[in-house]
Amino acid sequence: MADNIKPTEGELEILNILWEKGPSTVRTVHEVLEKAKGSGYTTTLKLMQIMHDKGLVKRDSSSRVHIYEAAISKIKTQGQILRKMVDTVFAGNTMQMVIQALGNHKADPAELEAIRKYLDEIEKK
Amino acid sequence: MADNIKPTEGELEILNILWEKGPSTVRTVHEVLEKAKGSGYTTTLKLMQIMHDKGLVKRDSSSRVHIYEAAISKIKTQGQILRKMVDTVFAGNTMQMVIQALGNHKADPAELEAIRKYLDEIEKK
DNA sequence: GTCGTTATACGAATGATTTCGTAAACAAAC
DNA sequence: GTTTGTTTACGAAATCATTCGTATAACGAC
Repeated sequence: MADNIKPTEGELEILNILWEKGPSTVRTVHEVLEKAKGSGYTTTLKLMQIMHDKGLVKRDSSSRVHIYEAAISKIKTQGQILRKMVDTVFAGNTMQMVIQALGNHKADPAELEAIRKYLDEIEKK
Repeated sequence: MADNIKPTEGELEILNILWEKGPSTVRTVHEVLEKAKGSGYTTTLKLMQIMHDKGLVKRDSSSRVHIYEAAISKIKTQGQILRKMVDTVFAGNTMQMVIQALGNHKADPAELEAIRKYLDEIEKK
């Protein structure tokens, strides 16, 4: 499973929908995408078929209406993309990236507190 | 200047080199890239010309050997890519992304301390 | 000047991603 | 059974990124 997952932009949009909604039909996914960016039904279908070929999604084709499901974990995929981004954009410097993320984002006190708690946890180990 | 900058993978590699080395010739950039991935001289040249067309780099062509320089700021570009990544991969949830980044990365005490200080600063404002 | 070297310019091939038109399969309604 | 609508399958066009071959121009050494 040590795959080099690299979903494209469009594939990621679909994965996000599947992660959120769980196993879904093409139509369900398409309806979200149509609202978001007005793409056509067959476009979504084709993308999902390609994703199936690549192993990014599983599908149950026992009935006429196929049910698609994400085949890769959200956390793992996020982690992989994140790590790559840090490498290519921040020269591997995670801390610099975190600082900048915190700087851009207007965090409210609760969020800051959550991070502090998390830092404590890391430190304990 | 509120551009929708979106350097490709290859363009980003070149930008990183230019940010690090400052204004450089194609040859200089090429030599780094050749070591890193064995690409050819004209490949680098073409990419840099495209980047010039797109406005990603400036160049001084007053002498035979053109001098290229990044036209977009490192911080700004990093911030833009980061924000987009958070949006598409983490559904806009910066905090979740930060937590995950900290979790993946084995931070040493000094780094943790730096973040705490930074959190304090944010809070003061 | 001519020759060899190094530079830029141009165009085209390749491959990946995204998009969609059209066909075929199927089911439900009539 | 025929029509209508929904679904999947197939293939091809359009776009973009990457790569490189070849042409052309400029410079320095001789």
